[in-house]
Amino acid sequence: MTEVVQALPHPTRDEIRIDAVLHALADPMRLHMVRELAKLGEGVACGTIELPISKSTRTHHLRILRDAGVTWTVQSGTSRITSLRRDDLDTLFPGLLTGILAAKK
Amino acid sequence: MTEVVQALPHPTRDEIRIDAVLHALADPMRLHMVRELAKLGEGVACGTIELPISKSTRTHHLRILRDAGVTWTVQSGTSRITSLRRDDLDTLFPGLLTGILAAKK
DNA sequence: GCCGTAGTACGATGAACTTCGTACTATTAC
DNA sequence: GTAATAGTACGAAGTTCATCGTACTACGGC
Repeated sequence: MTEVVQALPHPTRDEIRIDAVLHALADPMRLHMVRELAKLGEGVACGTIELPISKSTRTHHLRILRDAGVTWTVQSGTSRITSLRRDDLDTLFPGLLTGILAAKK
Repeated sequence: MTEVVQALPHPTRDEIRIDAVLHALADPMRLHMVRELAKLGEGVACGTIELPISKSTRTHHLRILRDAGVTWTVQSGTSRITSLRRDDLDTLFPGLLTGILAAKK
């Protein structure tokens, strides 16, 4: 089967806290990941985004983004597909994501 | 004279970087300060905002907020009056501040 | 002048975080 | 089954950061 999609632990919408979200976004690498996810639109395999860091560091950052409620990740085969939780973030903190993505660079 | 208002070093609008802003907002104490500044509207003496931290730590946080371009501080007598740089932030990152202030707690 | 007030500067300390390498698991392809 | 791929888990190293106390500066009032 190729369609197996397993769930990973995520905070529910009302468990998302602004502190954690801001902390997650405050790292340059993670901010870049979020920008790329926003640009690419739909879900993306973890390794797709180019970054000057090792595999394990990437895993670390993706975990922090997921734990904070910024991203949603599902397992599909050997890959993990990650996407932005746009709806949740826009509902909880309307404008926040837009503002961040509007930044020059 | 009571009207003396001295300038302190601040980044100009186009020197404000999203990385620094997010880093500044990522600390709970600083986030609380920003929330209070937004609630109180206009400029506020540094000591006005109640916080469970020492004087020197407060100075430290205010410096980070100022250096990041989140707040504007002027000296007036023995006090420093701090205010949010709403216009600049709204121009550079439209929605960001609104989103943060909309957060539950 | 003298004292109180508001806040800074500096150095230290301990916690948190980013980063890495290595070892490991799980799935797909041959 | 074997090998390759995608990613995790864990421990270590180095850095950054929040916090504090103390010492200091500057202004205002008496």
